[in-house]
Amino acid sequence: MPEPISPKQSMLEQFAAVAKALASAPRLDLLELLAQGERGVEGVAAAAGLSVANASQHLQVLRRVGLVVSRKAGLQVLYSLADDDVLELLAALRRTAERHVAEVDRLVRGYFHEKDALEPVSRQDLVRRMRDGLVTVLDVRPPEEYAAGHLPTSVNIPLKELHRRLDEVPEGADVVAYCRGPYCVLAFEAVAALRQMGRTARRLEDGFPEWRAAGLPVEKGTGA
Amino acid sequence: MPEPISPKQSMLEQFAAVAKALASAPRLDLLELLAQGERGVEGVAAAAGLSVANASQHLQVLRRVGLVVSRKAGLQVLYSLADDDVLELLAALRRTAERHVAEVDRLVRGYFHEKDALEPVSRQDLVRRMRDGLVTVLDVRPPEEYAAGHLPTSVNIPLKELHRRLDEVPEGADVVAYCRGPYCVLAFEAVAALRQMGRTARRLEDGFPEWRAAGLPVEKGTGA
DNA sequence: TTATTAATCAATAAATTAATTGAATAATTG
DNA sequence: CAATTATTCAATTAATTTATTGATTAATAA
Repeated sequence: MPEPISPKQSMLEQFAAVAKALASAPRLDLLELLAQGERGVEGVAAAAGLSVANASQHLQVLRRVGLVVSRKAGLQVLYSLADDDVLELLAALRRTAERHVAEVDRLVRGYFHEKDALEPVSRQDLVRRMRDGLVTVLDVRPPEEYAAGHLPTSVNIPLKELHRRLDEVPEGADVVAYCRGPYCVLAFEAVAALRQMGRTARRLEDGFPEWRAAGLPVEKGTGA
Repeated sequence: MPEPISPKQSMLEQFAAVAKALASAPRLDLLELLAQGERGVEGVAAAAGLSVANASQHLQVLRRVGLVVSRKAGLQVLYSLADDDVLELLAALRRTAERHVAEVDRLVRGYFHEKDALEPVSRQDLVRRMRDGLVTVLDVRPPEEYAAGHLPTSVNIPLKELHRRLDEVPEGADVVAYCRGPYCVLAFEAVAALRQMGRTARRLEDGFPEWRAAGLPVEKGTGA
């Protein structure tokens, strides 16, 4: 990198640095995880399938450009998203990719769409149906993420346990499942699985972080 | 890059690829130039200070991820932004950098702000003042970019010629200068220069591409 | 057909980035 | 104070990215 000269070049270098931090699949994965709530290095490393040292270095890259922040809590270093701007940036990135990259379109059509032929439920729709008590809200994320924050009245059954714990979903209930974000596979799989088991289920458009960022009510804890 | 396995990983790879295309100062520069309008390789190369071969390769990187499109016109290959999504993504990137990267803040305060102590004029403000005929709109971009599209009633005096052509700016006029975008240096410099010469001048918030994308009226030609 | 022009391609060297390993540090607990 | 735990640091290797150079292709004009 040659010494930046003009202020214009310096600015562009800074913008490029932010983009560079986003330019890695594992780091995007970490960002999605942190969007669920504050979490330690070991936690995200395990969830993302990275070694701890590797995750630590990726997190530092993200911190250096201000996309995430960290604080010490005893032995742990807890990382979290810097703020909701970052969610918007990620959403813009997804939107652009979705509209312009043929491969994304192929994946959406081929895999995601096939798993969920019906339209997802919008946030406003779900708010209405929750108010009228007409819906069972299902959070299919791992318990740590549920504990860090979830939709009010939601029940946490991680995807892996869905078959085993089907009895916790009232028969005949109208299920809306959600997870980490718009392309989080968990909710797709959950809806597919529930339908196969004869239940009525749909998917929430995008996930918990977007719900929270929209200023809708959120509950914490009840995860232990 | 290891073979992507899960659909989730594949999606993340695609998003990362888009971010990677943005992760280069020269490419961001090219995008800002193309945001002014369609342009050939040689044109953008010269404007960005790159060799033609280098610019060509960068443009192909951008095209591969769908951020720009190209068409042949005789001998030339004309590139342009894929669409206004891309402007939004760039804006989100700038916004995040502005809020989270200390160095950007430093540059904005130190260089850009110092050059323009007063608030910029908002688009809506300018629309109003144009309608009332109370303002001289000054486009300080190079003539090629002006020719490809500009604000109605605007006068094109490239920054470099501003001193020489000061007589074209009516004395006592209320000047609003604009250029390529929110951090385009040209308008900052123009406002500073005009004030030094005793004129009344302010800067339009962001630039021509944002004006056009907001659906406001645009003129073409008159550049030859 | 032969030049000419605009753009791309191919090959290279330098620089950066990514993941792994093992060592080092820092905060707590026994 | 020693041991434990969570994280970071440092060094390495492999892979990718960048800009440069010169050759090549494609479209037009002489």
